[in-house]
Amino acid sequence: MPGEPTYQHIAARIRHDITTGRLAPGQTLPSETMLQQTYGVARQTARRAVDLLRAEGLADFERGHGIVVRIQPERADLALPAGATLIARMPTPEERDEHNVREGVPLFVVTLPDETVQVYPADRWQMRQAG
Amino acid sequence: MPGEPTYQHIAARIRHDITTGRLAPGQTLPSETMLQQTYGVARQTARRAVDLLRAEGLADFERGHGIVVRIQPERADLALPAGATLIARMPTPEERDEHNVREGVPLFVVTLPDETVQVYPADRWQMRQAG
DNA sequence: CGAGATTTGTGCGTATGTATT
DNA sequence: AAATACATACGCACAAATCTC
Repeated sequence: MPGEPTYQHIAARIRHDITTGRLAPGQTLPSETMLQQTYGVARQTARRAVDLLRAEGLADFERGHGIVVRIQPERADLALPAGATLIARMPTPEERDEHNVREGVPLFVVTLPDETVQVYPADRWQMRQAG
Repeated sequence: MPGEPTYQHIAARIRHDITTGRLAPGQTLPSETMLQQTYGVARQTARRAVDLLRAEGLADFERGHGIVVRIQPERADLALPAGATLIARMPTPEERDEHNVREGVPLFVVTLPDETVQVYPADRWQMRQAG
């Protein structure tokens, strides 16, 4: 088949259902087995589709349970100290474990003037500029 | 085998070589075939290891060529306007295409008081607080 | 310029282990 | 205890892009 790969096509359809609200946060998606049957693909292909959504922070695999639409937490305000710099990047597996963040969630990394580094999961914090 | 999965182990070794500078940005890594032979694993397993690094923004597959250590661009300073909020999240495939960002690169999303939204790839921008 | 080798991209099948229900 | 569902890992085949000669 020319054109878009199968797993991207499947991912796009599920993503659409999530972003339009047809699939609500916390809701269980069709299992890998169901996706296989629905789209007539191998399990690996169905899985790759959901893997894309996971890397975007939209869904999660829950072992023994199924695939669920991720519940997005509230973001608390974060103040950037004078002279500090802030970047965003993806965590290593160790950092994901340490800060309890799921796949597809970036980190805010704040570096203070004295080289001190602070890390904040980007799904629970936001920057707000007083004005 | 109990303990760490094989692909995570392989990824950790390569990641170490990258972060310590033994593998320099722009340098070509061993091909999938070489990784298979080196670690005695299936191609899929070697590939998953590199997939982890790609999701962290450290490496890239280049079709027909090989696997390369990603060159990290310089980050330009970004000023957050008064009353604006900034979040970081992963892009959709469409956004990756539109803003020309690779796998594993988050987006800065700035929302102004009038609801206007601006997007900045997080590998090319950073926030700096005057002081 | 072309032909072949190399290397990644996609897709399928199978087996076994582990966690949850 | 049994069924369900995801996690890891092996194998194979062919397509598409790149590189080398």
